[in-house]
Amino acid sequence: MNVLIVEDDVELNQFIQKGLQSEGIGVSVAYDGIIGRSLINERQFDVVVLDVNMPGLNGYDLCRFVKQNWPAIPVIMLTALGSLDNKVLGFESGADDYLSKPFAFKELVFRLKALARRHPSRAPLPKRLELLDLAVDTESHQVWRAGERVTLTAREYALLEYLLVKQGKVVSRVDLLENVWDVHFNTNTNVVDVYINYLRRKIDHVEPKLLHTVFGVGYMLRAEP
Amino acid sequence: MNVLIVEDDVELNQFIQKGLQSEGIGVSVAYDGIIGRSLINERQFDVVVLDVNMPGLNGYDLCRFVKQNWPAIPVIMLTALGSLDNKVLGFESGADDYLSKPFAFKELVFRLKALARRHPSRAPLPKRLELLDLAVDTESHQVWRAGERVTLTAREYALLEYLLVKQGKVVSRVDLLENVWDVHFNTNTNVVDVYINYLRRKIDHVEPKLLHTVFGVGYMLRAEP
DNA sequence: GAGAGTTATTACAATTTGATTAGAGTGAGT
DNA sequence: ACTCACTCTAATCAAATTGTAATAACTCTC
Repeated sequence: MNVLIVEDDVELNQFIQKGLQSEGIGVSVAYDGIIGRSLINERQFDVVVLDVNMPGLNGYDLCRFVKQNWPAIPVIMLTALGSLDNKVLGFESGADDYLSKPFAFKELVFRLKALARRHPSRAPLPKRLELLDLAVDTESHQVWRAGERVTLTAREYALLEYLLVKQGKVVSRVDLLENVWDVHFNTNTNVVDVYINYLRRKIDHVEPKLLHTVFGVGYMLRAEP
Repeated sequence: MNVLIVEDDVELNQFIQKGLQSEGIGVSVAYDGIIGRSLINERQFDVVVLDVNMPGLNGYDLCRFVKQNWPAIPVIMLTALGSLDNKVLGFESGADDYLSKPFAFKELVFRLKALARRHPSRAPLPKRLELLDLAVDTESHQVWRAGERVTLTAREYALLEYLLVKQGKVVSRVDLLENVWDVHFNTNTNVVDVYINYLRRKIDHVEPKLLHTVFGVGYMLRAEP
């Protein structure tokens, strides 16, 4: 899941960001409405979280913008506690849900997941991904190969999960950079190659090999050699 | 006590929310039936308060849903004044109690407390929590490791208990901050790390280690290394 | 099979994250 | 008022992760 947080309170923004990341949720942040709007224009988010009071472009206006241009993307508004007028305004501007500060972090996570489920922009990940004797638990982020538990770093796991979702298909480096690294412009980096190498060491050191190179194109996870 | 309010009238919802909070009752709110349902799915409430007329999923249907899936959770329905048909429908859909708008706030609190008393929903902690040679008596707050009695401070104990209840699962720092410390928006603290360190000294200085760090995510109590 | 273009591997620097420690502040009990 | 245990902050140290860059190995085309 991919979430955008637009919130000018730096502390709160970081808190939400850290919390969601350790929940395994992809997070992009903006500290004002204008930057928020351009991010919404550029990328595909599953949910957008907006603070009401922001310099530049406030939450209501940004919410209206989202609803006009991407009506399918659900919006959660954050507002100061008990400002009733805000609440009404929020619903009028088309928000899908609401959270008064201060809120329990769990509350936010639940509502994010609920909204993402209600607007399934992409099929939800199955609990378990498998390929021969390679197995991945997408909730706990645990991985097994040939019966052995393997510990992966966050990046390694994200790479593996992405390849596994697209198993049997060739995935290009650019595709991986965009979707696993969130790099959206052209750099001449070889991170992908390096991490494929890391992954091979950890999960592909036994037969049969699952992670194949497709020369000149990219990589592919597949059972047959 | 933990109560869920599902009510689309923003003003009324807010009024109930504030009122219950000042009674020291934990409140979660939803402004439509669909969000309400997903909150019920994911959290444990002691009582659910439902409005009858709502967009998306109305009170009766949501009530039926609750009674089918969590028959132990009591439900109070809120309905427009004196509509007898509604009353009948409400009881048919399994509601435990009833309130016609407008109602006295005291009345709601009284009924909530009565229902919560009648249905002590939350499963009480077991008397004894264990993991290999680590044992905790949740009544006396006594702790043993490898046969030796260990004395913990209040905070250390709370942390250990929480981790033990969630044994085998990774628990994030934000989760611990919220549920063990009751701290909600503080990014710049490392109390959790410090107390994990205290705990390790006291209960994890022998093999096998039980308290594991999951890099970038949090901590976990688990028997296997 | 030579050469150009790709990919694999490795070492290392930068960054991020976690562990550890000392000590300031607080409050209960004496 | 004094002590003591407890809680938390802040600083420092240690470890893990993430990229970059350089070089080696490989693949394809001619």
